[in-house]
Amino acid sequence: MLAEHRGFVPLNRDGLVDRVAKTLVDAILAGGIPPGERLAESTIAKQMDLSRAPVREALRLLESSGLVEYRTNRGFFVKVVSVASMSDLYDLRILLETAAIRRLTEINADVALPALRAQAAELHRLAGEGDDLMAHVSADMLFHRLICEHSGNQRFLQLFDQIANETKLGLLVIGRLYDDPHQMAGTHDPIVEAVALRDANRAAGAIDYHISVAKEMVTQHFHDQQEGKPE
Amino acid sequence: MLAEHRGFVPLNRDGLVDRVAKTLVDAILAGGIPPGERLAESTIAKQMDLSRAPVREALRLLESSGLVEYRTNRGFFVKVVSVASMSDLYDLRILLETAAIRRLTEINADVALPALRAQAAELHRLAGEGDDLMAHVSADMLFHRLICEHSGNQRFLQLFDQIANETKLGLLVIGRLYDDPHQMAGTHDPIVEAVALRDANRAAGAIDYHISVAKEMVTQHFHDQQEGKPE
DNA sequence: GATTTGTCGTTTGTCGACAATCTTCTTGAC
DNA sequence: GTCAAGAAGATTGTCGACAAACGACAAATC
Repeated sequence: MLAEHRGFVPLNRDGLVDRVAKTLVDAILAGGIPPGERLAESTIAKQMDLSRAPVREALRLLESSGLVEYRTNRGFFVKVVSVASMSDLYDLRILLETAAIRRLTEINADVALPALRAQAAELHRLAGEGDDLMAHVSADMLFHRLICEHSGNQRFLQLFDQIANETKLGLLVIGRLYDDPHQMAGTHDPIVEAVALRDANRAAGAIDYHISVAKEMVTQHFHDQQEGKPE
Repeated sequence: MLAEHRGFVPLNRDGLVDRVAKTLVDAILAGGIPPGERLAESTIAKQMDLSRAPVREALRLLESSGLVEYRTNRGFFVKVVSVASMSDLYDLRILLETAAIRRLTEINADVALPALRAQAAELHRLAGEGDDLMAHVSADMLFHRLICEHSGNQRFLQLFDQIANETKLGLLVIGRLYDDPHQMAGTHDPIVEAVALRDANRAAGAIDYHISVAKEMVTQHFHDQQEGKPE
């Protein structure tokens, strides 16, 4: 077998479309492309020095992850995030993640607990490290993803990944709102503790509270923003 | 190959992609294209008398609705449904629809109730009418969709629509299992009653039971099928 | 005889061009 | 000055062609 020739990781050859998609996602999440802005295929294609076909497919991908909106014969636009859409998103996350951590606690705590502990520790480590917001957000995302991953229901994880980018948008906002990164990191600990106690109800309550607080901050932020600049 | 599955009729020129997608969905749901089968772009394009571009986009759409799987440089394949994936799907549905009907009962019962009543009546009407399986399934789907639609959370509806086609696949199986269509229609009544009483817990319990029964039948069916013909 | 290597046909990946459609700007009437 | 109709420009929709990658089978090697 070729696998015996130690350490040859399959070359990441699945390519262009994914790369284009990633570039666009990064740009949107970084705020480089304002909400509502048109994403003209030919413009992007020209900038990236390729044809419209792969760009178009990348945009279709972004559409299914909710960052971009498509209108027939009119093209793609960066989706405008409203207070309502963020509120709905966080309600869905509460629904999903409380159910996920319930199942995790009941049927998979032994395997999941070390992973959760490690990731919680990583969050604290990052908090002490510095203030690379994107790193914090990615670590937080990974924590929540772990919960869905170990829920025993593949579709929970699939759904989480589907809303991951929009979630990230919320987290970026929250990150900016937290003065103390340690405080943010600390909010995960009660969840881990509840899982350690094999107390599903408590775990569900803890993550419900955790996400609800986040929801409050995010909706508040977008509410102010919408009020602030209605020109 | 595909030509044997179904004679595709040439299409009109408006909303081409959606039309192609719908044609393919119908073919897959009707069982005309077996799971695991390759969906070659050029073959489909030739049969529908158009170029590969719209076919490709249609397939990408189907991918996000879970009926089709894409592998880079290898193309699209009809997804094979396993017992596990169906079980996971129904667990997600239970989670989604119990939450949806809770919200509906609490904040939107007045508006939703007449719609639910009408759709339940329609189910009974169809049961008396004849045995057009597809019509029954569509009507049942619409009932469940109404619940998400009136939940007050747009994302609930969006998620429902996303898993609608796979759900339909399950319902088609169940439809064949129910001897008496009236029995199937009747299982919706307790849900409507609970909403009428404004009893959210009871409504949630009723739909939980309703979907759980369905889950049992579907997983049983796919289980037997997998055992029955393992070549 | 089994494993590797080379070749070929098929299918996907990307491209540039043209047609259909939407948007904007101009023009003209009131 | 306002509004409508239409022309001009820009953008998406679809197409056919070619390049790259894959899978299967034949040929070569040990």
